[in-house]
Amino acid sequence: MPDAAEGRPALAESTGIGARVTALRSARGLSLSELARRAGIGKATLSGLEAGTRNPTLETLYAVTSALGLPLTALVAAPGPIRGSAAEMALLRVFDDGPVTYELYRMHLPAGATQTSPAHHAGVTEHVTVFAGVLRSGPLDRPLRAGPGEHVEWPADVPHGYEAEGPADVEAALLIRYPHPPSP
Amino acid sequence: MPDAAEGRPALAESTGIGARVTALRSARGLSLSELARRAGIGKATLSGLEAGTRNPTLETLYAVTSALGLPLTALVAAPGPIRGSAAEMALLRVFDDGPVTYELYRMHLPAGATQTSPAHHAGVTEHVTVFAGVLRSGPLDRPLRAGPGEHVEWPADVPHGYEAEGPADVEAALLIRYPHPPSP
DNA sequence: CCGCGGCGTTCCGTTTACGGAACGGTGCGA
DNA sequence: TCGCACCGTTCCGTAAACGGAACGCCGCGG
Repeated sequence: MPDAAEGRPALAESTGIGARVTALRSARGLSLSELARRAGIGKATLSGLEAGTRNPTLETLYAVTSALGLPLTALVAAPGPIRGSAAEMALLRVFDDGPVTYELYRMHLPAGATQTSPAHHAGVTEHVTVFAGVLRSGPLDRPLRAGPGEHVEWPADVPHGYEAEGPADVEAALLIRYPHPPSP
Repeated sequence: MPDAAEGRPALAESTGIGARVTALRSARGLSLSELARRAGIGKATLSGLEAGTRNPTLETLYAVTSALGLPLTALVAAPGPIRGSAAEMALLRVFDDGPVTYELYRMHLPAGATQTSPAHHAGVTEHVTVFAGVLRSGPLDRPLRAGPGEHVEWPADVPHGYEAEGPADVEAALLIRYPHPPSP
């Protein structure tokens, strides 16, 4: 195995989690030693975490956020926009409702832009509510159209696409529904 | 308010992250082996992660979410409400804007309820915008009053409190501003 | 019938994140 | 000036998370 084990990339650094811990800690006027004490972890652990030279475990992250009085979400970066070639989608929430998983996105599509997406797994459906602009979307061979306030849906187990018709950008909410495969 | 040094031993299993990974994976029709392959991690690692018998590192979690095409936030539970003795506050977002950290909460205070909070560090201020009800809040010895649509703020480096005046519950947005101490 | 490929789990040696104890640096009161 | 308390970093032995290679199981095709 190629041992580039010199200056380790340090994932915690690239995600900004280390810097965020430092910010949240100093915002409360806590020293590193004091936070480590309250969190019940070693100073070495917290030092390495903030510096980004370690790869912390979930347990460590929980200990830190608990000591700060915050949920774990406070440490992970806000859901960044996912840039397609044309569309910009930001994941708002994930719901795990028993046998079905939903993912709710906010979609922004510049006027005239077209975005295609490969087929998902069988049974997956997409549901769009348009807030602004006119959206043409659905299976590539049989697209649907929706204006402001309207709602469309289609099976997403075939290649599909999104297109902003007309002169205005499209703002919409996209809900992807993933039914779980039969349990047996 | 986020203060108590109450460190709760939160284990990897109680967070439901394992179950969430299983849900998101099966939602996409992926086998455990397949996801492990795409994520570039061992099957043993993913198996233990989903079963909750391991304490995954940040790197592992990141590899899994990336392979699922999701941000890391998709794995951590939605910010849960923080129950004070009376108030219920849910952290909506954390902003790290250079030398200042902001925490944005949604606050719900039942009619007649009173909630106090110990002093924060010097320089910290709280800003409240009331949506419904009448809120009496601020330093305990010199409280302020705000009705629907109004906004109040006060230095939070002294003990302060919140009280829902009148017959209606209070719904409000609370922004806590933590200026970072001057760099050494 | 047997073989083959894929599944999820378990075993095991290696890697590494962990906390405690050191370290040097700094501010402050005696 | 000296202690002394605390800071954040580094060292180091131990615990455990890691990936690879087994394992047993099942469905399917020859």
